[in-house]
Amino acid sequence: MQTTIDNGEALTARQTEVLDVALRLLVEEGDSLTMTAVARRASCSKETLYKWFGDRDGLLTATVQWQASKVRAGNYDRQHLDAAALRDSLEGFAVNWLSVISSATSIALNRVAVSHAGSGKSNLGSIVLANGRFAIGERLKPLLDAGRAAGLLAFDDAEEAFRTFFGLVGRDVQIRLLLGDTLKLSTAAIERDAKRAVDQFFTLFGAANRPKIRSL
Amino acid sequence: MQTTIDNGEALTARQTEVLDVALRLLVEEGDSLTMTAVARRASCSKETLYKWFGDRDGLLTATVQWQASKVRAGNYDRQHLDAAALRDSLEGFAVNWLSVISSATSIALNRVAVSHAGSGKSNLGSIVLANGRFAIGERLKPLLDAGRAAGLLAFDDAEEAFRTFFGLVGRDVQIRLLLGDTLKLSTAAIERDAKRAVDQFFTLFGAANRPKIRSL
DNA sequence: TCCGAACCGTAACGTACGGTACGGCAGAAA
DNA sequence: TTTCTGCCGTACCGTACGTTACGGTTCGGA
Repeated sequence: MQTTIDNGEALTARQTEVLDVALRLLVEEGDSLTMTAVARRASCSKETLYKWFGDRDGLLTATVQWQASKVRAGNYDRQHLDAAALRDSLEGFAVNWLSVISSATSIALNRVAVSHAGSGKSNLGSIVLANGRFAIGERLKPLLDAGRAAGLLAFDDAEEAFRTFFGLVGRDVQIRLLLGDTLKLSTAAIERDAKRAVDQFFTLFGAANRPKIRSL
Repeated sequence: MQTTIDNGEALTARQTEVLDVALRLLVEEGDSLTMTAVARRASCSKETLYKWFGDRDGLLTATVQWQASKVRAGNYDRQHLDAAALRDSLEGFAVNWLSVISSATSIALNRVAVSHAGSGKSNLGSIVLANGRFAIGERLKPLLDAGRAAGLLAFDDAEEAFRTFFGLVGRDVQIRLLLGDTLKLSTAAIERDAKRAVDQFFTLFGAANRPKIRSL
């Protein structure tokens, strides 16, 4: 993308090992993790940490990007798209997204990214945004477009349709978890929520059985 | 010492003046505001700050509660509830909520609450949650119940219906803003979004005999 | 065998900031 | 006037942590 020299693939095994430690520590202690703690836990010296990642922000940035590179899921592009396939794909997206945002890792990373976005001390916020909200948007919109092309969906703007889908799936989950609400989402609950969200989405944007949806 | 500022309004004018300064500083500098900065900007001594609020967390807590006490809006309870009145009320809620979460004050407060929820060093998260997400839920659910009683809405669980409404209104706005996305919401855009969300909500939860909602 | 690079462990430095102490001042009470 | 109270301004203390420095160890290659 920009700025950083090590764009992600210039990482040795030992370095990713260190980043995994940092990730685990970030989940445990949040933004209050110290360089000393990372070094001790990873059995490496602080000097090495600074040599590899520059400074604390560099370490955090590399950690976030490392996690993002692990999460990147495959795109859903089917050749044969009927109503059932579309529904399956949407439910897959919803399940995946709910699983991600309710995971301890995502919560910890989003928290530190939010705080750094406040202090303006790094661009963790935009990194998380690019690999979270916007990444899923870019992956989902082609599916929505294909659904419209197949006569299964009706909307004017894929971006707007996606934002509504995003709201129907996520609702209040992410903000509650980020603010420390103890909200347990079982896999059963996640699948139930995903189905409900997709049902609602089809009610709003399904093409087959509806009169014209009023455009914005 | 005593724990004065807990919940009641035992705040002198001078104290609220200090809290307003802290609030402004919190918006400007985020969680990195220092006691020294607050004291200097408020023209008071640090000793006074510690005497009044105990410690840094006490000051932040009092600041968040002070802001919450200013935002508390009136409940929407009408005697005469028809479709138009229900729609107006829902749109009012939506406009109000979008205005709040897109305000610089709310963003700053949510950011610091999120970071503290991560460090577990205070209960700012639950305070913000109680005065934000849950407060609006408790104010909106009676309206939804009334709408159902009047035969205008159909749902099983008011909580679930509210959460869907919450998602339709907020969508990705809050998380994007918290992560530093530069997302400008004009009042016109807010009103447009509110109308769209309410339209969609009626599509999902309107009672069987759908009223005419395309009139505007 | 020797050399240098990479890295570990730890000590040390500098600083920022939370928290405390203290002197001075203004105003109310007496 | 004196005295007491509450507060301002500022200097000060202790600590935590980012960052640097350095000695010691391992290991690959000449």
